[in-house]
Amino acid sequence: MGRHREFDVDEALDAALCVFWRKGYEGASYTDLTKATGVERPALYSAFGNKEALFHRAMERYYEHYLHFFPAALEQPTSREVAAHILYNAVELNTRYPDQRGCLGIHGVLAGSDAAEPVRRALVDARAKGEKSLHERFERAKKEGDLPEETNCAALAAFIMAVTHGIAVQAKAGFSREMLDAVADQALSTWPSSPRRP
Amino acid sequence: MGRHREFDVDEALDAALCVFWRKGYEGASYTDLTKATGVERPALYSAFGNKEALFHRAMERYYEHYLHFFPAALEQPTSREVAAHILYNAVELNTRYPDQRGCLGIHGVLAGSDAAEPVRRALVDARAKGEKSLHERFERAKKEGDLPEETNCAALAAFIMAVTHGIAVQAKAGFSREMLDAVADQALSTWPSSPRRP
DNA sequence: GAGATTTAATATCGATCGTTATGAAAAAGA
DNA sequence: TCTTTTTCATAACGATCGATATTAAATCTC
Repeated sequence: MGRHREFDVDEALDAALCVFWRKGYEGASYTDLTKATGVERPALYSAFGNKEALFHRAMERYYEHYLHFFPAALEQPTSREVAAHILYNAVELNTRYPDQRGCLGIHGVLAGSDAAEPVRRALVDARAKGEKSLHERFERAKKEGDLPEETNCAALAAFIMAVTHGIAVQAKAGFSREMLDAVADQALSTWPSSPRRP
Repeated sequence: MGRHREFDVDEALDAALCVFWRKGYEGASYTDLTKATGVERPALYSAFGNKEALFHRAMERYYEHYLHFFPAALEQPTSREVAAHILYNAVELNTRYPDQRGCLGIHGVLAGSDAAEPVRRALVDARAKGEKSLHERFERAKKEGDLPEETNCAALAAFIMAVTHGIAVQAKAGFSREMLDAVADQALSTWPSSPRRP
C-alpha cells in the first residue's frame, strides 16, 4: 500500500549512467544527476541508496548493456578474432555517442580524492576480472594450437587491454573512429597466431 | 625590502606535483596540498596564484623533469628505437614511484566536473602536441626509408600513444614493471620497419 | 470515507570546497 | 628606532558537496 513511484527506476538509472559516463564518479554531482534523471534528490536516495550504491548499479548496467561484446568476444573461434572483436567493438562504443565518449570504467580506475577510493577499487577489480577471462581464453587458444607454445598469454591479454584503455583515452581526447580503427589495426598487425585471415 | 619567503618555491611545487600526480587535479584539495608542501594556503596563493595556475606550473615541471625522455626519444636513429624508447621509459616512469603510479597527464584528460574542463583541455592539447611530434618523426623516418612507403604514420603514432596511455592506466591498476615491459614488447613486436636489431 | 503508509517536493543539514580578509611577525630603508 | 613592506598564520568567506528532516500529496486497506 501507499503512494506509487512516479518515475521509472530503470530510466533514471540509464540517465544517471550517462552522467557518470561523461563526468566520472566524482565529477557527477547530485545536481547533475537530478537534472539528467528528472528525479529529485530524496527520490534517488530512496530508490538507489547513496551515491556509491547508485554508481555500482550504473556500473552493472554499463557492463550488461554496453560491454556485452566482451564476453561475446571470448566465444570467437580464434584468439585473433577474439582480440579483433574486443578492439573494434571498443572503438565503436567509445565513439558511438558524441556526448559521452570514452569508457565509463576508465575514469574511475585513475585517481581521485580519498573518498572515491572504494569506487576506484571496484573498477580496478572489474577491469582485472575482464583481463583474467581474456588471459584464460588465450591459454585455451594455446592448448588448441591457435597460439604458439611460447606465447606469453598474460602479456598478450594485458596488451589487448592496454590498447583498449588507450583507445578510451584517445576517444575522450576527440579522436575519430577511423583513426582509432587504424590503431586497432596496428595492434592486430602482428598477431602471434597462425592467421586464418590476413 | 620586506619579509623573506620562508619556503622554497620549487620544493613546494615538487610536493604539489606529487599530490596532483597521485590524485589528479580535482582529487587534490588545498588541504592535501598544504599538508604535502608544508606551506599554508595563503602562501600557496601568493606564490602560484589559484589552483589552476598551480596545476599548470606543476604540469610544466612534470614535462621537464619526468617526460624529458619523450623529446629525447625522437632523436633516436630509427623509428623503432624511437617507439621503444618511449614505451620502456613510460613503463619505468609509471612504476618508478610506488606512491604515485601512472601518469600525471592521463588523469586530467578524462572526465571531471565542468569546473575542471579548462584543465582537461590543456592536458588534451599537451597530449596532442606530443603525438604530433611523434607523427612528424615517423614521417621523417618514411622519407629516410626507415619506414615502408605505405605506412600510416599518423596511425602508428596514435598506436604508440595509445599503448602508452594503456600502460599508464594499468600501472595505476597495480601492474608490475615486468608485465608492462612485456606489453611494450608486444606493441613493438610487429614494427613495420626493416629492423636493424631484433 | 477514515486511517495507514509510501512517495514527492521543498528546504536545509553539517562538511568541505577554493579563496581571501585580517592582523601579527619579520626584514628592509630611513 | 621607527616606518614601510612583505610574508606568515589564523580564521572565516560564499558556494557547493552528499545526504535528510519535514510536510504535503497520493494510494492502499479496512
